[in-house]
Amino acid sequence: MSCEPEIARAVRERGRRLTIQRARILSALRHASDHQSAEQILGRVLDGDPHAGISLSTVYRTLETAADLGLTSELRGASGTAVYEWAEPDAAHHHVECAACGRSAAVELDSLRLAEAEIRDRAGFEADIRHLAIPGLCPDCRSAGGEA
Amino acid sequence: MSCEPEIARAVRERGRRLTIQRARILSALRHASDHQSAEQILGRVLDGDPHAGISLSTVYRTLETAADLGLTSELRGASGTAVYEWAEPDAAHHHVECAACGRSAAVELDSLRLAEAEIRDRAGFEADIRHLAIPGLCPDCRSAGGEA
DNA sequence: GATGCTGCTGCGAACGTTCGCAGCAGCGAA
DNA sequence: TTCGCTGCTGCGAACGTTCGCAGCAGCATC
Repeated sequence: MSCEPEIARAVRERGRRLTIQRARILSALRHASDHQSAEQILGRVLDGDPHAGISLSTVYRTLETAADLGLTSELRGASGTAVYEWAEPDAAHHHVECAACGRSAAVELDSLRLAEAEIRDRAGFEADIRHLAIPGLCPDCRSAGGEA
Repeated sequence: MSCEPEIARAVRERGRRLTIQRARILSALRHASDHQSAEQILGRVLDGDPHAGISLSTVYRTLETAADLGLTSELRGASGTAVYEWAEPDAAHHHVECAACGRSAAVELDSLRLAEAEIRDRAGFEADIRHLAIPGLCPDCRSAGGEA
């Protein structure tokens, strides 16, 4: 389980080097069930091997590289702290984040395909709306707020 | 021009206090033609009065308060640096930001109304898509990238 | 006007993230 | 297997932003 051939292949295929640090960081994120912050990911790696000697900079750089390769995706919500997740290519991939309690949910939004077309027509930009953190209110906070 | 009655009214109407700092910061943003970062806004205020003695913390706090009041809006693009603009209630208010050169454009996106409904149906969240910074490629960078 | 409550401010420290640098190590070539 | 190129890493500093605190000042009341 230390090598993760899929990860190795994906990294090397595009001319990037597979270092132990990358392998560990990506493997940790891959086996996480949820979004993880950079610090949480580092924690998981060091949990597995306290002597790994991996720095937070490397976690950030690895996650950026992996996002380039399409292996992971980054989400910056209202909290300010970025969180990362393993990119399942076929999963629903927009996120609504509750402004009150911070909880988030993944949704698939077909209407954003229309938005991409609208943007191309009106501004000429080629938009990339694969991952988006949308602020809102979750059902619980909505009813709590409505009653108050 | 030092008082800006509209600003004064908007601030006081909601039980907030009108301080010289707030008046100056909001007035500076209001008369700016473009998005401004917190530092740029502070610069404008200090340009007008180098002895104003306003701190960056106050700029950030004022902009947060003003966003609550609906006077301004905050945009966090890919650059990581937040920019602020005076909120014209009837203006187009989504932003596409070029991932390559950083340029941005405002677009009105009707399809995002649909997205709000979709989110309500599928996740139960009450989304707030009034301002959104969408990553993409501007026409120039798109053709430059296409040729390369 | 003077007074009091409390919301706002400036300061400085802390947060999460990015950057620059010198040295290390992955990977292809010999 | 060894060698060399250069991409990657750890470190520490710096960035933009937020927070905690003690004191100041806006506004309502008298």
